[in-house]
Order: sequence, then structure tokens, then C-alpha cells
Amino acid sequence: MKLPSQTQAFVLHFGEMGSRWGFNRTVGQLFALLTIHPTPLNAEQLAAALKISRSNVSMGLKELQAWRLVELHHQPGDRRDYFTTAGSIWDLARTVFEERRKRELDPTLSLLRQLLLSEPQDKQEDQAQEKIQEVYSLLELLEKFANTLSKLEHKDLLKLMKLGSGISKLLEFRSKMSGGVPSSNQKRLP
Amino acid sequence: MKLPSQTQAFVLHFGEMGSRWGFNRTVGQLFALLTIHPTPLNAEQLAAALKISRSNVSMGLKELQAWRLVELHHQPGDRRDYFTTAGSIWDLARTVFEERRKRELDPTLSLLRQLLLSEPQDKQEDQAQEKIQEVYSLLELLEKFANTLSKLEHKDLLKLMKLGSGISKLLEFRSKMSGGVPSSNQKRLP
DNA sequence: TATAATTTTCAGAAATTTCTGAAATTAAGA
DNA sequence: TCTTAATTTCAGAAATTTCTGAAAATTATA
Repeated sequence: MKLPSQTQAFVLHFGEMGSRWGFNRTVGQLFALLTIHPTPLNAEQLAAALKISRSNVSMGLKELQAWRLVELHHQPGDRRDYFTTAGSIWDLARTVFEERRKRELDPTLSLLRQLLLSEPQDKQEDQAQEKIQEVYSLLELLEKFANTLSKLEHKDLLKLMKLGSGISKLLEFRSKMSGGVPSSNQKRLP
Repeated sequence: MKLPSQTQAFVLHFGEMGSRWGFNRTVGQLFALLTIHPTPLNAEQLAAALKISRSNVSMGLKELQAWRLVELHHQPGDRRDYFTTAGSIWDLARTVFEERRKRELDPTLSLLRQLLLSEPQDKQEDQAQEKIQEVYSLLELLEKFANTLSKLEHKDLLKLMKLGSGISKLLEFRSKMSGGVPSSNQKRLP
């Protein structure tokens, strides 16, 4: 497996960035290679192309499956598993976004919820809990917004992302119409 | 420095999550403690409260300064540096968002831009470059959207995040008005 | 059912990251 | 300027994460 130098650079870079995106170097490289390669690859091919051990590939693929980023293929008369990334580039970005939301937000929301249950015993604890409440409210809203974005149809997501500064005008416009476009989350003013 | 158990749990959790959010345990703990504590703290107090070395605190604070998440204070007649987190919870979230965008997106955009400059030498390279172009377009749009969100006024950001499924209705509405609310990024249909 | 091909698991090796203590540096006050 | 307090730096120790090779488990086919 000899990779074109462009592909090589792409794969190595995704390996480097992997740790910033929530996975390790191998997983980053596997993801990049499976994304850029036009056909499905088996574990042996992946190990050869990335010059890493077969077992490391196995673990990496398992991780990518946990992230829902790869899918299995089979060639007739070949019992080895062949892999590609799951869906279009946009599908993949969406999945990464959702999985990261799960891993980066959910555990904290769960802990903060728990901390907010206990009664503060003194002034100091009361102040702390107030701050915790603030952080909680923010993260909860962020989680809801992330979910909204996740559920948006591709067409709408594109439209939204391309709005640029038009967003604020649209929002302003909306409030002028006072309820003309009802939101599911916000009560209409009396 | 004895911390209330709530605070303790909050701080430890942020330490654990730190690595998922782009910093290490110490930085996560420092950030949490400075956020939840009502008054500015000096390095010695931080080291005592978190039971870590003075030098580790120094490095952690340096890192938090690089993230623009802390600010310095001084007490009259005391030459030690006292620290708090910079601004409100929302300010902090915004800063984390911006800094993460820088660290997680910019290096990749820069590399991909570079890869797109070279001429593909064969079919294989051409296919690869096509994929790179797709990834680049997506990330570029994401970067622009992130910037738009960053620049949004707090009031507008809240409004947007609270829209929920109302977003698609608003977007739909907008296209019906064909240019009624001009966007800076999208050409009006002829 | 036995054999062979493939994949997974996992203990420990290797690599990387984080943390500490000692020394160096900076800066304020005497 | 000298002294002392405070902070920073950094080499190496400690902790953590990643990776490998060998063995075990799984799966298909003869």
C-alpha cells in the first residue's frame, strides 16, 4: 500500500489532530485514510498503509465503530472485513459532532444535576451552588441547541451556516413579528 | 484551604473532563476552582486547595492565560498575584469556544489549503484532492459559522439557542420572503 | 468436526504527557 | 545595591496513554 503524498499528508495530519478531536493518533489516521480512500479497505491493508500493528488496527476500528464512523463491507468470496467511513463528509461531521456532545457535555450535566440536589449547609455552599446552577443552565441550553442543530435537515443546516451576519437580522425580524413564527421553547409574550 | 464537598466534586470533575475539553487535569481543576470561588486566589492558595505543587500551579495558570480565561488582581500591600476567571460564565464559555475553534480547526484548514494548491499527477491523486476539497469546504463553512456565533450579541445568541425546532420554521419563512432579509453571504435568487 | 483464516484480547513495552523539586529569574522593598 | 519574596523554568520522575506481539477466540469452509 503506497499512498500518494497528498493522502499521506492528510492522514498524518489527522493523526496529529486526533487527540484534539477526542481520539488517539491511530484512530485519527484510520479515519482519515478510510475517508479519503475511494474503496473499502481491510485491516491488513490499513496496517500496511499506516505501518502499525494489526492489533492496533483492530482496536482502532473498534473505537471508530463505537463512534459510529465506519461501516462494514464484504467482497464476494473473501471473508475478511472491509471498511469505509459511514456516509458523506457531512454525515461524518454530524456524527463526530453528536458523539463529542455526548462525551464532552453529558457527563458534566449529569454531575451538576446531582450536585444541585443537595441542600447547601452554609453561606459558602450556597454561593457555590449558585455558580453551579449558572454553569448548569448554560450547558443545558448548549446541549439543547446542539441537539437542535443535529436534527436539522441538511438543507436547513446549510442555510443557517451560510446566513452569516444575516442571523441577527433574522432574529430581530422574528421578534418584531411577536409570535408570527412560534418557537417550541419560548412562551409568547402576553 | 478546605473546600466544601460540592466545590470539591465540581473541581475534581472538571479535572477529569479537562482532557476532553483540550486541557490537562491541573488546568481543568484550576479553571473550576477559580470559577466557583467567590474571591481571587493566589498561587499558594491554589496549590494548597488542589494539593499540587507550586510549580504545577504556575504552569497551569500560564496555560489558562494563554486561553484568555483568567485575569490578574492585586490586593493593596500584598505583592502576590491573585487570580479569577475572566468575566461571566457566558464570557468564559465563549472564550473556550473561540480558543477551541482556533486549536481544532485552524491548523487543519491551513494544511488542507496547502494540499489543494498542488496539481494532482494522476487519477488517484485527483480523486484524493476531490475529497480534500469536500472536507475543506465543510470546515471552512464551519469556521465561518463559528465566527458568526462568536460575534453574536449575548441577547441574540440566547434567542437563537432557545429557538429549538423554531429554527427551521424561521429559515423556511426567510426563504419565502425571497430577499426580504438580505444575507451577507448568499446571493438573492434572480 | 477438524482445519485454516481472520479477528479480538490483553499483558507488558514504548511513547507521551503531566507533575515535581531544585535552581534560576524577576521584581519589590530596605 | 542588597535582601527577600514571589514567580518561572526545566530536567527528570511519575503517571497515563498508546501500541505491539503472542495467545485466545471466533468464524467459515473442507
